[in-house]
Amino acid sequence: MAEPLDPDMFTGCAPVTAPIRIGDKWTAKIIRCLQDGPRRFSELKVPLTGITPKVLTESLRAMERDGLVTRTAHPGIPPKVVYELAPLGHSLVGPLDTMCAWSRANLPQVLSARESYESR
Amino acid sequence: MAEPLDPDMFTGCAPVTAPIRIGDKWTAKIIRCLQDGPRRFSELKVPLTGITPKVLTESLRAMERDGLVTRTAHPGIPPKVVYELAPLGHSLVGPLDTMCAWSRANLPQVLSARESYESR
DNA sequence: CGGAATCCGATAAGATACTG
DNA sequence: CAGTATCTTATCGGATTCCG
Repeated sequence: MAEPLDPDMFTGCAPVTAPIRIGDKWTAKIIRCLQDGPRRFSELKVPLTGITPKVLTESLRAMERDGLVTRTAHPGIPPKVVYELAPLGHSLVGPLDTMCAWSRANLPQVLSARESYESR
Repeated sequence: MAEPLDPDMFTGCAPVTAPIRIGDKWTAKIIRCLQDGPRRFSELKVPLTGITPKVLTESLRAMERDGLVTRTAHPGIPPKVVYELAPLGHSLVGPLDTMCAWSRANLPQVLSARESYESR
């Protein structure tokens, strides 16, 4: 049988959601939007259906803060702001692909499991 | 330059947080706790420092609902309930390792990026 | 165009106490 | 032991409006 669980098995480990903000609703998608090159604020809003400018701004700020993206503003009228993956953000693309592949492969099973759980 | 983003690039894709509940605070950790074999409720509480029974119960129920874990109750006094990874949950261990490895490798960079962002 | 400011509702999560 | 019940708080995400 298995050893008892180490009480400290997570003490040094990163709480994936809070400190690094990958588990939230938008961060992963934003990274995927940026993986082929820099994008403007308005470009990002298109596939992120339903996101409000406020939430998009908040997400981008947090990612900038964590060194995942860079923000470059070209002054002028109209303003033009470009977001780009920093190297750190780019290194997340691989892991994200892994998760996404799992999701695509197993979502049907999750949904059917949920259904049979519900009917009971 | 990159193509314009496909407005439907996420329409079929699973919102990783909501439907499958991996991005939340505890699910990933619980899976790691169970990857070496079945565990009892009390065992799980040990490394999950700070979790309340309520939250642990909720998390486990959601995971059971989605077919990630199985719950087996052995009646008697004292009661004994064992949680175990279902095959679906076990298939998540690999992807989770990928994410965790990234976290361990890059957390320092994230933290320093945050510091230099703060001092400004 | 690319946000900022403000307000609001839903949900998650924590504290605490109690039970079969 | 393995939860439940109840309450309170914190956070998230959305709507709306306004600005340079």
